[in-house]
Amino acid sequence: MDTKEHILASAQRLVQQRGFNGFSYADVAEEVGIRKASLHHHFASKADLGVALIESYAAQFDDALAHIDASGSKPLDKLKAYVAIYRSTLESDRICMCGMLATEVLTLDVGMLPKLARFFARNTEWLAQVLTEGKAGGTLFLEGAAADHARAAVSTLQGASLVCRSTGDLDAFDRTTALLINGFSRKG
Amino acid sequence: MDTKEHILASAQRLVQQRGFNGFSYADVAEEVGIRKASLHHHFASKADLGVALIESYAAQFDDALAHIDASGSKPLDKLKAYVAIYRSTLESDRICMCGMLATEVLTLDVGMLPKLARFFARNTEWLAQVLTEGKAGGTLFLEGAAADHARAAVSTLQGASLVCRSTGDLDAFDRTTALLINGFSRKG
DNA sequence: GTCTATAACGAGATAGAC
DNA sequence: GTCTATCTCGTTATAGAC
Repeated sequence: MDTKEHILASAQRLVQQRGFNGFSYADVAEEVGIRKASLHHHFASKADLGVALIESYAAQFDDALAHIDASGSKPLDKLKAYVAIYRSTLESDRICMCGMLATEVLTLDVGMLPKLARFFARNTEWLAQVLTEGKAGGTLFLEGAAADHARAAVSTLQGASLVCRSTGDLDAFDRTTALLINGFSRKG
Repeated sequence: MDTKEHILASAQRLVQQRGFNGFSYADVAEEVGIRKASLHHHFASKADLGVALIESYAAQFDDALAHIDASGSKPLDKLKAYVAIYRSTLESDRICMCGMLATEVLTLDVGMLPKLARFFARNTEWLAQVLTEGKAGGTLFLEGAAADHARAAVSTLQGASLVCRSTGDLDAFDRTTALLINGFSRKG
């Protein structure tokens, strides 16, 4: 991992744990083991770093989704795998970086906003496809538009992460996601 | 409204829009029309202000829930009224203050944390009671524990607020909450 | 590409007069 | 209860040597 990747990884973790307004170049510099000034060589401004972070994070998410697709799993198992992404994030004391940024949207550089919106659109589209596939195959059950159910599922996962964080109750997250999965597993 | 209440109202709005790490005493002072130093007379530290903000916000929420209870509405209408609280918050370009704080939890003074967790517990308990009432009366339908459904509903509302914020799509929020309400309205 | 040094500004907080 | 003045520290960012 070269320095630029090291910076991105460190900053990403800090955003996921503390928010974009909750970390500084000093935090990153200490973790990476270089001086603050050197960070500016890689990312001239914090806004530039922010844009790069979203791009990098979205690419990681796309990879994860592509990996789920490549597994050839049944739609229900794809859904479970998607939920597992959020759960493992919570386990490492983080939340979705874009969920965090979404709350801070009014304080962010405008250059970050289109990429942020794109992240949620991409997630919803992928999940809608899984749900549509499951409905067509008769293994998942939903009334109404798959896109709406997909958006609602993303919302539930983001919100459950947030609530779980304040209560420190990972078991509550599991019970919420169990209901989510269950809702698609039986005729309703 | 005396000065202390004015400060709380201004700070609350700033937290809901920008986060606890996204506003400063200078922002509040300008809005209230006093100097930064004067703020410290009312709230010695920002952490003290934070604690007072959660207490005040929780009290407002309790009032709103009590008002819904006093309306004598049917459980389904109580659920809709609860959803409407979140919607009107979004309309004024804010999100739930405690949802915002929940994401920033790792940066907050520890004195704020118990009150924050209590807010979510209180919301979940109230909603669980509404769902239980509706189930008993045969007007709402749910499988499994009402507490789990209540927690999931709170998560969905928090998450939908967050997602709506980044996409600026209030209609998407409405479609998500429609699914939520619909899920309790029909046998499943 | 990294460093030292420093600029320029804003943050939370305090002292003491009125 | 509010003010002016100030402190101390942390923030992003830049200049220029190595």
